Amino acid sequence: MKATESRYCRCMYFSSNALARKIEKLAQQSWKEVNLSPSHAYLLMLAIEQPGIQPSELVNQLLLTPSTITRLIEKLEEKKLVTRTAEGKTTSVYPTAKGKHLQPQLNKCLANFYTSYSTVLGKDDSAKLVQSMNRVTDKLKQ
Amino acid sequence: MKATESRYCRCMYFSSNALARKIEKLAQQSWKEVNLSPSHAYLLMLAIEQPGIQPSELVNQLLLTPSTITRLIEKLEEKKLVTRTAEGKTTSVYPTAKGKHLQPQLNKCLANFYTSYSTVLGKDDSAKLVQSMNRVTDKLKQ
DNA sequence: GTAAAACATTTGTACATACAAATAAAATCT
DNA sequence: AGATTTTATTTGTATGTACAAATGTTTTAC
Repeated sequence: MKATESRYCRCMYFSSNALARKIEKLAQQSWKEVNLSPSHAYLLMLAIEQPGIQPSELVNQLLLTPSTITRLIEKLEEKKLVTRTAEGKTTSVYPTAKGKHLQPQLNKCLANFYTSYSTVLGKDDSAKLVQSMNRVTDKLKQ
Repeated sequence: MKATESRYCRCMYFSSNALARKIEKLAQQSWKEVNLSPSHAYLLMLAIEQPGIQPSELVNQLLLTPSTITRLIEKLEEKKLVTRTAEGKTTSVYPTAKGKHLQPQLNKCLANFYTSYSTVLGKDDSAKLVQSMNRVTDKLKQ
């Protein structure tokens, strides 16, 4: 069945989740090449762009909770793509050489992902939807 | 940080997930009164509206996978809100008396949820966003 | 009418994320 | 300077969802 035909198609819970699940799947396919989930890939890209970035800043950038960020870093550490150094109460996340090497592939995956949805949805329309969603996210409390 | 300021704010993976997480949270609060997650509540409402509804139809209506639907039903069964009867390869889901009793409260939760986001976002704007998201969901393959 | 294919559902397992509590360090107050 | 509060991060545990394989049933094909 299509989302527009569901009994609950007028509910934002239904529509935002259904969309997110589909996009998640599409994104997972796009980043399969580097064998990372989209979140892990994004975190790694941030660590490459800003070596030494702190978990709190990753929380800010990715809008995920601190515990989730810790878990993401852990996994990237297991894969030897980043290292973590703690000094006092702050932690710094650095990409390893292996992690840095992945940069071109990561960019390619990102580009593929953009293409995969914007060819279906139209560049303009998808950009607008993204903006609307962000605005709404910002308007909602907490 | 705001979604509109994130490094990845132009990416639909980021924006659809960030929105879905916020809406999920809001919805969880709205359905707290009946001690159910939004998905469980929606499934129960469908079972009340269409007693004997089959898992495959729930899959259609909620756009979730069969395994997820099974898990949702299991939990509602544990809580004695629905019962399941299997005949041949089809299964039918019925609300129990206890489940049916919840109907007014479920409707109230749903109304509260609508109010909670449409007062912040505006009735029109939120309706439009919901429609856009559904259309996009439908356009994406699979 | 039996073998193969299609279908509906469930089960084992895994992933993404979060909450609440725990830990540990830094900042603030008095 | 010691006590208290705040901040940063991690850990234990839980929830929502999915994939792939398993199970059992119906349909189709020959």
